[in-house]
Order: sequence, then C-alpha cells, then structure tokens
Amino acid sequence: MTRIVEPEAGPRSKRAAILSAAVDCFGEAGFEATKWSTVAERVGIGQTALYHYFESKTHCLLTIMRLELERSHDRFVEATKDVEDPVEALRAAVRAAYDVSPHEVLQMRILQNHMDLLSGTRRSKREEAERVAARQLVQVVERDWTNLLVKGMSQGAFPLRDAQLLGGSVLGLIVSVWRWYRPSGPTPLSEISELIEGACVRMVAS
Amino acid sequence: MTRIVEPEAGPRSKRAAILSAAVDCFGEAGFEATKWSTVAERVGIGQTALYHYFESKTHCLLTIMRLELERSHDRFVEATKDVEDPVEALRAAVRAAYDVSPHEVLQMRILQNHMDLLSGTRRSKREEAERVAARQLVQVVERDWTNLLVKGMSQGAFPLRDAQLLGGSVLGLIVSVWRWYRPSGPTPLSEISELIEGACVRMVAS
DNA sequence: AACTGAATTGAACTTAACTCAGGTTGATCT
DNA sequence: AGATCAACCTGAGTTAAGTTCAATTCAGTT
Repeated sequence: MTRIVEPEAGPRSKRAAILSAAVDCFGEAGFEATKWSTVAERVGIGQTALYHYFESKTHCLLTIMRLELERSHDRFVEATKDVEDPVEALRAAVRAAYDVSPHEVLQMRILQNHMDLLSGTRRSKREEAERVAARQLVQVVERDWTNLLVKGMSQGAFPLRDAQLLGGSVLGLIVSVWRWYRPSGPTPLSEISELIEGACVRMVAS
Repeated sequence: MTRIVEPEAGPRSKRAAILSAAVDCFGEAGFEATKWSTVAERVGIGQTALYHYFESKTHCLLTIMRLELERSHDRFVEATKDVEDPVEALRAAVRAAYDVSPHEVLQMRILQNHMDLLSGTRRSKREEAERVAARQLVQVVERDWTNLLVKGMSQGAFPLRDAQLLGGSVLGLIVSVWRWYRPSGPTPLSEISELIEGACVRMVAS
C-alpha cells in the first residue's frame, strides 16, 4: 500500500495542462488513436518535453485513470456520508455518480475503456506504481458499494444476497453508461440518472 | 446494409486457426500487448503470411468482434424464439448469455474491451466494412433486448418504462461481467448467471 | 555575476506493424 | 505425367510513432 505522492507543481509546470489536454484527446479520439505528439502540440511544447512529466504515454493514461478513481471514491463518500436510510443512501450514491461535468465524462470513458490495462504488470517503475494504485482504488470503490449493500441487508432494508457480486453488478450497470453516453446525444444525463437510480433500487431492494 | 461474405475456406486455409490463436492471445494478454508476430508463430507461419488473410492486426480484431456479435445475436434468438411468457423469455435470454465456452468468454472479453473501436471510421476498405457490420450488429443486439421489453410492457407483464434505455442498461449489466470474470476465478459462472438473472427480472418486471 | 535545478529541445534510436517482389505448393485439367 | 493457376507463403526492406539522450535555455537564488 504505497501511496502515490502527487508531484508538487513548480510554478511553470505544465503537468496539469498536459493531463487536461490528454483527457480531451484520449476521451474524444481514443488513446490509441491519438498521437502523443498531438498532446504536446495542444499544450504548446515539443514532444520530448512530455517526458519531463510522464515516463510514457501509458504512464499518463494510468495517471488519468487513478485520478478519476480517486474522484469517484471521494464523491461516493461525500454523497453518502450522513444518509442513514440505506435506500436513500443508494439513491444518493447513484445520483452522485451521474453528477459530473463534461470533462469528467471523458475521464470516466477513458477509465472504462482501459480497465484491462490494470490486469497485467508494467515494465517501468512509475507506470507500475500508478497501475497498482489504480487497481487498489478499483477495489476501494467496489468495497464502497458492497459495504452500502451489506449495511442495508443487515438492517433488513435489502433482502439478503451475495453483496459482493451484487455490488459489483450495480457498479457495472452504472459505469456501463459511459461507454455510449455522449453529452451531444439525444438522452440527457438527468434522464439516464433517474432510470438507473430506479433500476438499482429495484435490483437491490426488492 | 452490405453483408460481409465469409471468405470460403480453401482446403489449406489457416484463417480459422489464425482467428482462434488471435482470440487466445488478444483475450489473455490484451490486443495491444500481443505482438501480431506472436499470433503467426502460434499458427506456425511467418508474420507476413497473416496479411494473406487479414489486412491488418486491427482487421483481425474487428472480425473477431463481428463474429462474436453474430454469435450473441443468434443465441438470443435461439433461446427466446418459442417462449411466450415475457418473464420466462427474459430469464432464458440471460441464461443463454452466460451459457458459453471458455473460448467464447475470451471473445466476449475482447468485444467488450474494444467497443470504442466501432465509433471512429477506419482508413482501409475491409476494416471499415467489418466495423460497420459490427456497429450494425450492436444495434441488432440492442434491438433484441428492447423488443423483448417492449413486448412484455405491451402485454402488461412489465411496467411501462423507456424500453430503449432500460434494454441498453440490462445489456450493459449483463456484459459488464466479462470485464472481470475469469474461468479460473473464485465465482463459478452458474452463480453469476443466477444472480444476474434475478437482478434483471427485478429491474424490468417490478 | 555565477550557480542550480526545472523545463525544453533536435537529432538519433527502437520496435512492431506493414509492404513488396518474388517463390512454393498442391489441386485440377488435358 | 506434365502444365497451369490460384492460393499460400517468405525474406528483406519501409514506415510511423514512441522513446532516449546529450546539450541548451530559463527563472529564481546566493
């Protein structure tokens, strides 16, 4: 459990700008489809300067994924922290999951599209560190959801079922949206949020 | 709607062997992580021979995805064709979705992990043909599920809801399993199948 | 002004996908 | 059997994109 220390930003560091540009590129065109050099162009630096901040294109991707996972976890905790009623907590958690900016939508998309990266180990040190951190955060987020279900089951608000499996399924249902959702598409996020909220409650509580 | 004609197998064609080896490699190590030349080795031919059968590594991937989508659709139709009761049809469809061989698990995993490829257009003719065919099949499969729901709603077996959105969600829930399921893992597929079957019924019918 | 470390760069290197020009194999026909 | 033709295969070379490296600039400090 080695925590990753965010490199403190020197005053003229372009790290944040690179991450932001990378999210835009990777999220819209896809990771493989975007040239690493294009990200550099957008930020306004030469491609080699990227390596001052990230060990590789993949290292940047893994960093984006970890940050998004941290964000998801934080939001979950924030949204459910003082809601006692299990059903209401579940509803709040789902709503929080869809209460996101367009930029965050891209981050979720990137995360979902590259989950498979978290399986195999990486060659380089820093990449592997990010991978392991992200993998752990996936488990943390899964635990967030299963704990919510366990609590509800023990209180008698939810029927008893395999909380681990059901929690993972609820999470899978919620994030599956990010594979197809587009802010420009026909379905507003609010509508999706409501439908999924209802679906989750029925899945878990009936 | 131009259908793809499967190249008829000459007696010494290695196409099937290549597809099979590619499914193993792409499914276990991941598409990006496996070298195209490794697939050639497994089949027992030089790397350049691959290009006799596929225009590119990606063309092979897209073909695998299309074939898997065709299989999924066929299984759905087969499983539901003479079940009138909507709830039973839904149950049958879910069970069929998880009634798969280990090789098919890999194909599902590959499909899920590279759905994003179907968004952007491809440079070369044959790749683009496969992509378009796959994209269409995604819609066909989505329609399979929404139709099932529409039928159930009109018969009064399911409460009225946005069938398109709900159908997509059910499908999303079902396929989300392939991102983490491993035949060697602790949870048998039968158990997953049962839990998801129940969850889907509750989502849709209550 | 000299010093320091962060930030940046152009040129060279590496790897893996891909192309090409030609060679081999084997089924089929006369 | 021998000729033929298409399917099948290969070694050598090309290309594109990620990456490395040695050298340079820049901003703030002593």
